[in-house]
Amino acid sequence: MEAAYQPHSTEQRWRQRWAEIDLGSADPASPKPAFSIAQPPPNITGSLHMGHALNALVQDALCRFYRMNGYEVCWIPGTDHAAIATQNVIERQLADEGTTKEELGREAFAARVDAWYETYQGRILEQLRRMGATCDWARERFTLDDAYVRVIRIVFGELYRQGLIYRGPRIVNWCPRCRSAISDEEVEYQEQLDTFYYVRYPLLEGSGSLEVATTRPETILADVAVAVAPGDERFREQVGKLVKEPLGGREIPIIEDQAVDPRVGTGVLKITPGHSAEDYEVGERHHLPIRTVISLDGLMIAAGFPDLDGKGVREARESAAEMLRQSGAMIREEPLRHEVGHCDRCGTIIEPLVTPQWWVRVRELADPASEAVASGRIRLHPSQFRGQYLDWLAGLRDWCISRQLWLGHRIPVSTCANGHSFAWVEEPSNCPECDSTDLTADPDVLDTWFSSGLWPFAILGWPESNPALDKFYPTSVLSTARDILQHWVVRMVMMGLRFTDDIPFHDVLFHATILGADGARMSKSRGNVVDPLEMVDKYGADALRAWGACVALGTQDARFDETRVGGFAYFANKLWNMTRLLHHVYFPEGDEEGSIPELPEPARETLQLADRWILSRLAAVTQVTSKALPAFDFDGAIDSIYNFAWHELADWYLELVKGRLEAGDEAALWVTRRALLQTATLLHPIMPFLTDALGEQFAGNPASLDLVTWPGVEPTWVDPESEVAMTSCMNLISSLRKWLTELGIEVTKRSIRVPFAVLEAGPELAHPEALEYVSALLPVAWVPASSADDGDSLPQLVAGRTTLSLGRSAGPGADRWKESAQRELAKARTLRAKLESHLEGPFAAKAPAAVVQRERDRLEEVRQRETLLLRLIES
RNA sequence: GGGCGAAUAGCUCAGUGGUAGAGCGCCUCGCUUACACCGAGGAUGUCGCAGGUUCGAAUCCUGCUUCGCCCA
Repeated sequence: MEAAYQPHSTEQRWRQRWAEIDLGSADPASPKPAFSIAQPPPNITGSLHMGHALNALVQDALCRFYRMNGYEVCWIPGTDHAAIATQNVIERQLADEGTTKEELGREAFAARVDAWYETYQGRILEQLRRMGATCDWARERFTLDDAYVRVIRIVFGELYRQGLIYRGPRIVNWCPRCRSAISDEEVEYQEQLDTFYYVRYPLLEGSGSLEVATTRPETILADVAVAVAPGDERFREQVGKLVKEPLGGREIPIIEDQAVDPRVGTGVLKITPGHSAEDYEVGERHHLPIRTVISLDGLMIAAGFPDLDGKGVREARESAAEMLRQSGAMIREEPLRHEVGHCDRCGTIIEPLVTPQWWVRVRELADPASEAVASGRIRLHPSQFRGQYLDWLAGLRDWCISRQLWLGHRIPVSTCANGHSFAWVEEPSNCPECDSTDLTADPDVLDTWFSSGLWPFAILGWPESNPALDKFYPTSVLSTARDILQHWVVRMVMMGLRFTDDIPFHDVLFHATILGADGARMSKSRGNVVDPLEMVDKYGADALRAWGACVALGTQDARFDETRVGGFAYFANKLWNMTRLLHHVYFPEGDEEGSIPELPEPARETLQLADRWILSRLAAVTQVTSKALPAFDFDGAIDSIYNFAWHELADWYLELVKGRLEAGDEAALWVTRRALLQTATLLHPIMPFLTDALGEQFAGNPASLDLVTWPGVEPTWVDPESEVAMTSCMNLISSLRKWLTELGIEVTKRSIRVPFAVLEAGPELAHPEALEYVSALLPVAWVPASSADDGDSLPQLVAGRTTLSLGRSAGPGADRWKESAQRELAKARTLRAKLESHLEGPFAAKAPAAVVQRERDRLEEVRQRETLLLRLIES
């Protein structure tokens, strides 16, 4: 074995090995129970970022754990074509080249896209392999695959025929730059500073007027009403009358509507259904007409108003404001900080516009989706996301699924010359109703989330009944980032319930968002992005995975902390060297090849205290890990393994047992082997590369620890008595070591031996092997008490209820011991006083008896220690 | 404006009623043939603030402050 763990070569070798034995391959015919995950398909254009890395770790650790627990595991990878994102990337490229997609033309653009996909196809999946992902690679899917496209068209057609998809003009979020509609979820609200204009709308009759506050005076020409809150006393007289909008002078009604908050602005709202989603709803309630003054290019359409017509919205706003000032309609203007919707792909300000689009009537889909989570059939983790999920579904509006992009899945609908519209799976050449060959295909493409929503069953061969679908659907777990709860998770539930009559997954995990070291979300513009592959290069994939396991679940945000990743790289090396210690017993320096042999299990009575203790601890860690991983408590699992391996197995057991190993003690050899191998096994789901490299050192293992059976808790190992005895012995050793250090004796020097006598043996030395352990770990030689007794001034140590004395021959110069004893005495007194007052108060009567007894025991112990210390100091 | 979360050692985080913890960093000592990617020891905390419940609160409740995220 190498002197240090080598992550790079090890990872490369094991990636290859796992591929050779096809570790991730799933057999639908297997009699084992199924565990399956549909991997959230990353955008094909992307490269691996921290979120992907974290998500890969979560999924892979679960897959490995369940494989080891006898499940047939199927983890299906794939990628998403990400229409709007890809189109934007390529448009930016074209812009850099000084051209546009319009200049290029549709065909050349499509070629460009194909070339792009060609380049990036599989790149991110390759990067996931570097994280150690054991997907069933043969099942990889891409959302533009023919089979996938077929599923989309089938689903679309069914919804269309069932009347759940319709086409019609409604208000949408329009991105004037993308020249496409986008869904509500793709609008990103950003705060900005604008002006709040207070404008006078004169009443038609009489001389009065209403004061309207608005941020958008340029849309006044599209006003069709002004509204006040129902029952607002201030305007009771005016409701039902008419006002003149102050730019064009059209007469519009004053209405009452619940959308108006009487406390905001002047309590009067202008209603512009053509350019505001909220106003559109008001308009529907009151059957108001729709007027449009902004085109799809984001330019004003205002015939007869040369100051406005053809101008951009921003510019028109200033012109409109100026016109209002000139006419005296402007009452005042004040700065206003508010949130404005932007396109989350290109950042352009969204224009709400009325255009004909395709819509999904969501109510019928949403209700079952709510029920699935409300009833607990689908469990969300952390559970507080349930509320968010249910609230969102309750307020869901019809879903706009058409996009005016050049890229994506076409809306599979054609219309013939006779006006017959029909949905298709294979594009037809004539109308099924009238046989007309004069067909026009719908020019729009589908929202990417429409196709992603089908992912869990589309990748399993739906709608054809097949073994994989039967075996692996519904999937077991969906692990994803929480910001696509609405975009994606909800849509999958809706579609899954509708088309497979079953939930798409049982448990949904929302992993943490990794923030930069500065505490803000990672973004290129902030420059706080960390590339996970760089971390893999620097510390190894296992170290990154182990850190990820600490933060992935159970917390909402986590800052990236490179030093903790580094800490786990050290841990990997530590484990490597722990195994190397045992390896050296069989294959000393210069004889590196060979594996640690299997040994017969020794009889229980041949085990020493330390053996029984470490096995008991191992049983405890096994239990904790076995519960923590399926409960998605990765942090609990890694924490428990780390502490056991380093601070119990390495720091104490291996140190104690070194001599016995060298001497060929079979019990020690067996226990050490078992402890090391089982630790590696428990850790395998989280640190697979390292642990497989460790497992390889032991004879009798399969090609990967992934193939071994998850260890159970051996009931005979559970031994609380040994744990108590050993803990108390370790406490004694720690006290003595600290004391020796304070006396200036080098505790790590093996060449010296300091004589010690036991004056009073407490429970710390109750076990016959305890004295041996002290002298195994410290430079101590035991001498009879008589050799220490006569020297009153010899340094003494009280540890727990044991008193030790330095032997006479230890020589002088060790008078610092009294200082140390004084400190211990002070501590003991404080603790004693605290416990006494505690026990004298109402605590003794009201607290549970066991807790009170424990406190009494502690008091007894500290009193004894105090007495011993006093005697010592006064002597 | 609504919702969710966070605030614990210098930093990053565990701990969710019973004596404040880990990793990294810092200080002292030690290159002892598993590991200096190590070992031994040490310093460092009014557990955000203010109330409340309780024999007992970092932990439960209420309010507040600051920060982050989601939604409108």
